[in-house]
Amino acid sequence: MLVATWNVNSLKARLPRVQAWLEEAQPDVLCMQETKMKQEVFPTEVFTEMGYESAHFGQGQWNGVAILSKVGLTDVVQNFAVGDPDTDARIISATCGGAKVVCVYVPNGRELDHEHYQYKLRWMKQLRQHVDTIATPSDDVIVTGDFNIAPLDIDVWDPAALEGSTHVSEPERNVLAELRTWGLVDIFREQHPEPKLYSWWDYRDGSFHKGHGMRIDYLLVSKTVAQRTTETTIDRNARKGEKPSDHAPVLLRF
DNA sequence: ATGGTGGCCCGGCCA
Repeated sequence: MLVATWNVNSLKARLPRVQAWLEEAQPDVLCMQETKMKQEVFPTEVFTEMGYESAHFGQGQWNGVAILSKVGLTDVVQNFAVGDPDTDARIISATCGGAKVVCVYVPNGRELDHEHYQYKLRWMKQLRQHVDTIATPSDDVIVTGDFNIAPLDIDVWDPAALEGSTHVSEPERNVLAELRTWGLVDIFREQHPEPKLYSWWDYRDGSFHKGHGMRIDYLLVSKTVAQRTTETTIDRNARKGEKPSDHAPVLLRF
């Protein structure tokens, strides 16, 4: 099974690129973030014609997450399964090909002293509760998406330049580690220990060409998935060309 | 280079 995650930064703006990429990469499952689309305008038919079932949790202008699957799509849960529902559309879960798939768009946090940063930390704690509610560590579990957290200093182009900003702070990395203690593994990093492997590059300042990026999109998988994983990749080519998203897809084959 | 880019949707927010 080939599972991918991609923050598309507006599915309306990116639909041609998404279609082309699906044809090229042929994933069985694609988790998308930032569809920025209302429920009623989600292009269900386009994906159906390509052989994918789909489930979308959208709100309009911002956020929005979706799962496409060729291997079944059941037990769909929009929003958190436990606790107060999030007012933003940032999480959708489903069972695909026997695996529990959770697609997330973690809040950005904005600034360390911003209210949004506290919201981000609370959100991550609720994510752990959510995962614990819909799955057990012995299941095939894939929690994936845009986490807006760089797990280690090697996941950013210049740790010194990012001192004091979000994505790299200790509290963020600690709440991420709580998912690890639950039984999830950052499988791309397991397979690729070397630095300078990023999934996001700012549109501004020629960041992509300068190699100024961060690895904030990943697949956290349970042991049973990790043991069967044969390949993990970041598709940098998808960040090139006309009207790219600022994120690249990340893939897992198991 | 008194900004740099690109979504949302038309002034300003968000990433």
